[in-house]
Amino acid sequence: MKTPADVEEPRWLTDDEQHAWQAYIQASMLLEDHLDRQLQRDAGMPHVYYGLLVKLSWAPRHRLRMTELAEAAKITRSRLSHAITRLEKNGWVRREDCPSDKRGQNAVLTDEGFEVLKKAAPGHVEAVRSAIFDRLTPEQVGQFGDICRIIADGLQPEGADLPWLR
Amino acid sequence: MKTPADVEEPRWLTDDEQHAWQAYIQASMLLEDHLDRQLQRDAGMPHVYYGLLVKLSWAPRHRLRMTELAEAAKITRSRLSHAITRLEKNGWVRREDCPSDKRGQNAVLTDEGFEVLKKAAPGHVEAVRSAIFDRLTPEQVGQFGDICRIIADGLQPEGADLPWLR
DNA sequence: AGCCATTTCTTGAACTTTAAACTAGTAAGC
DNA sequence: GCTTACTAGTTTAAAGTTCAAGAAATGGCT
Repeated sequence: MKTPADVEEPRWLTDDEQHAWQAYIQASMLLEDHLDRQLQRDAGMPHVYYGLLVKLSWAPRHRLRMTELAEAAKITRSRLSHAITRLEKNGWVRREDCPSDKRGQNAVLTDEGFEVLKKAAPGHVEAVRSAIFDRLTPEQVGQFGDICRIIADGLQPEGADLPWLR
Repeated sequence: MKTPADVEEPRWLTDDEQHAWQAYIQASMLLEDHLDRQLQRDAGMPHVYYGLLVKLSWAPRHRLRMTELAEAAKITRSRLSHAITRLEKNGWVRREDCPSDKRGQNAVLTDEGFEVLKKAAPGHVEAVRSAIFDRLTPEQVGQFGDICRIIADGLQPEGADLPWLR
């Protein structure tokens, strides 16, 4: 046999794939950097932290269990724990014991946090818009969403909340 | 006047834009996390550091000026400086004075660094492929590349290396 | 009830990143 | 030649992230 299974030549990326991949890396680096600076300047927090406030503002009663928030934001619970500690020091979020499960904690968006969010939102949308959506056709926006969703879904633990399907 | 210029309602994202934006955030979080873990496990370094070795391996004589490498990888010079210090401790890169400019430094990929890279590459390509390219149609790969390039180009200092055009 | 595995969240240390200040060398104007 | 401005790269300290370990509560299972 010329190429035994354990010495198989890897399936390298085609030129198109390689170019797309490099473009993605550059776009994501520049974008994270851009948004982090914008929000650090205008709202005093990095983009991920802003995202946490957004998720909380979308939740009923402006509160979410730590694990739910971590899953929604796609970050580890450890990272979230540190982040909430910091946001709590800013007075933008507070922790609250979960009544039904004594292990649980709710992260609650404070009124002050909500104000900060409302104040920062317009500038942030403008930054996102001018970096991305003002540059894409409506068709491309659709394609972009589809592609990102495929990638995101592929990386989720398939039946994370449906263990019997695994 | 009903809405003075300084109280203009921000141009919020449309539903399509909002969905695409959330999908992007999720995809990029999950992807960075996935690749960081994969490379940390298989090569002992985070994804950005691996990217630096890749750029060096592509450069003539496996070396690049610090500033060029920082620009290629879209990271700050400070970040690069720290990263190279760490990679130098691993013996995968070494610094070399630039002959023509006494301020300058070249980052040089060592033979050992090149070996580490060659050993890690197949696993990494496989990770990228299975997370992204195996899930997209060839058409989508093209769209993805185009869109990312538009975003990346939009965030570059327009004539960074053509100051007379600014 | 008692036991064991699991879940929830936090912690501390190591590591990475950022922002700003700093050193040293180059370049431009006079 | 001297001054001034700029460029290349590093350094420091603070902020953020990861990893592994740990405390506390829950949920079966017997």
